[in-house]
Amino acid sequence: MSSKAFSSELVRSSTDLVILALLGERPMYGYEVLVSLADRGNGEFAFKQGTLYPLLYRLEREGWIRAKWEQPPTGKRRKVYSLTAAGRKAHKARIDEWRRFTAAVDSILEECGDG
Amino acid sequence: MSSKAFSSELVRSSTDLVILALLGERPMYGYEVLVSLADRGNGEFAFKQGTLYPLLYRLEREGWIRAKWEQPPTGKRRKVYSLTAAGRKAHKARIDEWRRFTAAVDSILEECGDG
DNA sequence: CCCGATACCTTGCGTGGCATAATATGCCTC
DNA sequence: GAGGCATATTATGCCACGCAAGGTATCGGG
Repeated sequence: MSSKAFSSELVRSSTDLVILALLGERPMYGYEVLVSLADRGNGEFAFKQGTLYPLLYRLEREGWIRAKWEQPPTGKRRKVYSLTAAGRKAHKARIDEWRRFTAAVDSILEECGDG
Repeated sequence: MSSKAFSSELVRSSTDLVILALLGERPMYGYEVLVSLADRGNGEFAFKQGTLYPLLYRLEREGWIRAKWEQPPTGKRRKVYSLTAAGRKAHKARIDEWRRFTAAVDSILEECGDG
């Protein structure tokens, strides 16, 4: 039913943005991010675990998100990530860049008659 | 004057698309592509030579573009690239994917309150 | 008590942007 | 005709990152 998965080049271009957007909405743990993404947009964005976890480490290393272990009353313990102040700044910057970029590509497409 | 260059992740996500669009408009030689891109969209798209040429070889290897040596009445000889039939098909497919992808990202941004 | 869902982590490969640089030729100026 | 600048193509190698694949461990339900 759902269409083919996006090429990894496309995915790669917005992983940061998507994760920052999700965590900007509310803190989440890794697995929650996976499920949450699989639920949105026909699951076209479902990250693989091998994509998500290294990505979270990188964002943490950059100081944009912070992890906190959490032991729910029932179930396994989880590593909950939330945006730092720097992360919120980066988030805004990434959104700006995304808008400028898509606008630029679209404008080229139009100039080439592909609008 | 012009804003900061796009991150290489963003650039990479649409190099094929942009080149196919340009050559879909009209055949061009390598250097012409460089200059042409530098002119559009505030030069936000200006490829480096080290990006463009390997890219052209790859597109040619995939059978999407075809090169033809051309000797202008004055000046150096040039390698002029044009779209093949397969290239035109790939072009359309890339545009479709691009639209689906940006729509998906935008929809996630909106759901997260970044609309 | 086993099995599937939950939850986290690691390794290794392939791709591709880009820095860098080598090379070659035509044009302009003096 | 020599030097310098713009034009134009080609080659090499680094590094980041998606993702396939595999590993560990715990919980709840049948």
